[in-house]
Amino acid sequence: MAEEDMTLANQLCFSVYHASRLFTRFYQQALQPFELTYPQYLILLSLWENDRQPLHRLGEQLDFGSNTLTPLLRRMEQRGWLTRQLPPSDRRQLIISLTDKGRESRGPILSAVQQCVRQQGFRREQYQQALVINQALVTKLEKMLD
Amino acid sequence: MAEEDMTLANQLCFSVYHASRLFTRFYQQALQPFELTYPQYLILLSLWENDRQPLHRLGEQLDFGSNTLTPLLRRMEQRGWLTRQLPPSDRRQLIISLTDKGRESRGPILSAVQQCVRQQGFRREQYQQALVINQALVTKLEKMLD
DNA sequence: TCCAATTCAATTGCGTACGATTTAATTTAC
DNA sequence: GTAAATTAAATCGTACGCAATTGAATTGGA
Repeated sequence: MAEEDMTLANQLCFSVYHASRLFTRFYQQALQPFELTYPQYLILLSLWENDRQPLHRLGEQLDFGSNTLTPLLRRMEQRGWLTRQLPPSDRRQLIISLTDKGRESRGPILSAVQQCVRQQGFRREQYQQALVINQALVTKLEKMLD
Repeated sequence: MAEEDMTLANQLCFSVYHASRLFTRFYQQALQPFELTYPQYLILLSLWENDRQPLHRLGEQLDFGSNTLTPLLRRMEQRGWLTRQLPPSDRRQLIISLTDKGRESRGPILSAVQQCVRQQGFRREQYQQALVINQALVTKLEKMLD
């Protein structure tokens, strides 16, 4: 890219960064009634797929380190979404499990999010295309950083 | 989307969020020699296009509020990238101007960033396609949020 | 002219992100 | 069997993001 083209508007990094922040705000609207933040919602998504994960596996899923997860999970435990337990078998690992509240909220939370997305008329096609492109971007960037 | 498909991997929001964080880390590598963070680099990109902008216009460009910009710009002033001045004509506006260091660093910083991107073999086509898709996503999300 | 509405930047408080380091538990190599 | 290496979570410090509020400066209408 020529130096003249290095404008804010031409930067892929900025459009992705901007889209990400707008997405977070949009989801925050849907999640507000549940007193959940967006990263907290991502934790729940992962736990709804696989309950009882050790902290480091949650970290692999979401690409978070313990420095981000430890306080995040502590807040979620305080609000009753999950529990944190050291299993006697390996007391280095912290097992994260959903509480009843965490499990039972799946339906209502997913409904709220889906309704919010659908209401705004997201085309399936645009969604899928953007998903594929950005997944490829993630793969590429992961390779670039290792 | 059916409820079974509400997996982390299927979420556009997560792939965009993940890509954004990976981009930030990648750029951070290129910017480290200049002691610049990624958001600080975005400020410079905007000022290189238009010097002497009031704070709120920078905010429009980057979609930041004064709560984010005030401390961000203060740090950049402390490190000698820019100056903050209240013009006598309207003492509500804070005019942000590049210092000599800020202006003169444009070449070296852009070179470092471009080399970093090019070195990793980013294809022009993939870049452009992802740019267009994500710009459309930004437009859509902005409409959804207003 | 004068005061109510508006426009701005700054402040406050909270929750991420993340590099770097520390501390504790377990595994391994000898 | 034990010291070294490894694995894992927690801690520390810094820098965003952003909702909500505050406070100062300006504008505009009666």
